[in-house]
Amino acid sequence: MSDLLANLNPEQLAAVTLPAENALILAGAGSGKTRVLTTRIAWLIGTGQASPAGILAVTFTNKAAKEMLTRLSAMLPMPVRGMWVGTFHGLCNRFLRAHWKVAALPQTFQILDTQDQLSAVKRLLKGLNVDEQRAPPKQVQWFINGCKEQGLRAKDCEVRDAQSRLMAEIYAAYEAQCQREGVADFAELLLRTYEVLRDHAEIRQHYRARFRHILIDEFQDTNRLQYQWLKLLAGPNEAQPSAVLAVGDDDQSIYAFRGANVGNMDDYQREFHVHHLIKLEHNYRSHANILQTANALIAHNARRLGKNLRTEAGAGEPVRVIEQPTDQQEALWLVEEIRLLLRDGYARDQIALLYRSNAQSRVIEGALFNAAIPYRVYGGMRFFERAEIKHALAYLRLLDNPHDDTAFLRVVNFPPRGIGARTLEQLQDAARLRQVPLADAISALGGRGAASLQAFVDMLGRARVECAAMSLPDLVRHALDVSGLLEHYRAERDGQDRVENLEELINAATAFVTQEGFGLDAEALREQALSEQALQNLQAVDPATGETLSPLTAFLTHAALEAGDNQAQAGQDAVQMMTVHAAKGLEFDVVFITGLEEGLFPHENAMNEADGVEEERRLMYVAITRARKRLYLSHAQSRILHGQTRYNLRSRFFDELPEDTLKWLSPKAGAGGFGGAYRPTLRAAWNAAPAAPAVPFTPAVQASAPPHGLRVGQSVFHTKFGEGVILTLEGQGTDARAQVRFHRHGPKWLALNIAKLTPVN
DNA sequence: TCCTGTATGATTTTT
DNA sequence: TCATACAGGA
Repeated sequence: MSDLLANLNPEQLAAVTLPAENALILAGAGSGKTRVLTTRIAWLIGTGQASPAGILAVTFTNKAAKEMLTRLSAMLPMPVRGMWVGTFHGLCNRFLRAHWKVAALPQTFQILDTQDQLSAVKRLLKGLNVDEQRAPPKQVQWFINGCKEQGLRAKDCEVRDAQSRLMAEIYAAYEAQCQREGVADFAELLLRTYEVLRDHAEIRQHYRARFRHILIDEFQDTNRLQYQWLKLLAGPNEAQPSAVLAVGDDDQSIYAFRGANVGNMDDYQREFHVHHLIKLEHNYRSHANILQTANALIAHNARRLGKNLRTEAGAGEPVRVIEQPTDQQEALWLVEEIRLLLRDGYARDQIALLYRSNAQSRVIEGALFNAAIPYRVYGGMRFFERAEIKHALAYLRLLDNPHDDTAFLRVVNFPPRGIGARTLEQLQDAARLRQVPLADAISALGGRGAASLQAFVDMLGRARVECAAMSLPDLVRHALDVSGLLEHYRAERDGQDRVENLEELINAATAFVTQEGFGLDAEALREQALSEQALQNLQAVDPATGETLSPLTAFLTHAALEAGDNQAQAGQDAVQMMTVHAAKGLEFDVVFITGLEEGLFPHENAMNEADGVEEERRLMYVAITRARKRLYLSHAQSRILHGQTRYNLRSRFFDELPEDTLKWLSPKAGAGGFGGAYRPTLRAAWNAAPAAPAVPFTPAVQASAPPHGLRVGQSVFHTKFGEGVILTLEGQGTDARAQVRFHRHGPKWLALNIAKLTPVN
């Protein structure tokens, strides 16, 4: 036990050994948060204060959950596999598989991922005869998920006008459709679990009595529903509440756009009567200059819980800042700088190129490619999201559940078997009329179409029988054969990759069976299932009957819940490229933050949102704190975006950084963000200044001047709108436009060949 | 059924 | 600019 606690700093030690009461740990970037979380669990178990079964630990990503389990298994003498450590969705899935009856779901319910959900919505809208103009599918999906994340069912939706009434009606129809088909989307997993806990006191009591300790990671990212769920489970106002340990960092809250509610941290402190607030401010990652830069930036945010990172590492190198004329030249400069770093002995995978939006990666990729520097871009297609894999999974889903209409429609004519759109429309009409699954509506149809459809369903039926006794990998292979999928891709000219991916799917099935312990014989499974222990060991065992989930259902669940790696090229020794969001939680020796321009970072869309700029600033804070030894910040005067050249002002964030930690590799230009007044003299001075060759590769600092003689940041006068400041200039010749923020009328776009703008001094 | 042209829209993303 | 989605013709 003393081993466990050795090498913890005083704050970490305090957090680990807190009494069994609600606590909030404000864990700064690089402060050893995961270590605290896992050590706390090990300490609770090691001191006999809790049993492994009595602990619930929740994370957001599978990666974090796995990491926690790995560390725990190194710390604890007992197996950790069965512990309730997982993602919100994973744990809710486990819960629903065990309580499927009260949850009113089939035990083999399938999980719809985002794509599946969208196609389900599209199908629904067609069926309801709702014009896609009036209710764009994406918007409907967004609305439904938004409601669910607030804990709202269709009947709870506020109806204000025709549009909101329509949305609520669609939502209601969607609920019915999912229920009929036996499928649940991601948000449904949480909402359904929440409702079961809310409406069934005996179940709630059971889990409350069981989970005396609840630990939550990344608390700042929780949404309303997740918070409500926690409240039900922990019962802060009950006689014997569970002890909750929430770990989070309000400064790293960057997911408000998908429903995360930082306010949960305040609510939590109040509603859970939190006495213990511990700040982990000791950073073990970055040099002092980098931390100071981060601290200074984030200090510009209001309404923080308050926290300042410190380190015992030395000041280290200054933060390097550079301005380049164009995005192209920014990329070339990156390449040169990376060459030098590599020559100095930095490992390729210790160099990260961060950007605000994915579109920015193209130029950089091009430059790296030309320079023959290996790179890896994060955030592409994930394994289980590939079209061929989704097709294969659809066949597997139909074997498991013939009523899964989403899967049915996906593959009924893929590979092509002569079932046209016309036939499918008739089938859907017939099914809708009778309120039955598509497969059951075929008999109502006549003609050639019906025969082809029947052949398809018969094929599935035969396969279902043949597969009954097969092992999971055999079953997958068999499905790929009978469906004709494999053959189809083999015949295709460019199908080689897809064939390989399908082979990989069989491998994944093999690995799944081995890892998950589904290879155990049925009798052993059944015996285990009867004990409470089994409920933990197997993801899905009915506690009443001991009935276990089939390996196929478990595999499909696994595929939906863990979509696999989203790293395109798995080449290890490569420069790492990713969005700032994707970089959260990672760290690198060298970090480049690129494209630091007004409109890009902070992003223009964020400026119109409430607290948008603050979230952008937190994003920048996250980016800065990824760096261990060396940090570069770069921006370009002009950039091609959506095919048009835009002249962007340097990001306002530069003006919020301390001068003494920065080193300008190019002469610092005057004028900063929009907050302060524009200072034309400084800018003029910079334009005249000679380029200082701070690094071997320094392109000329002169941007190609926009032809109309106007500059971003310039004050102008318009006869109708009065005075304003130019925010953006783009386009050329007659297409040239300017975005101007007028003092009295706000920002407006103006065509420069029409609008008369007079420079003001 | 497949192919080709055009329209459209383009932060950030995990489950 | 550029990718993707969908409509319409062969």
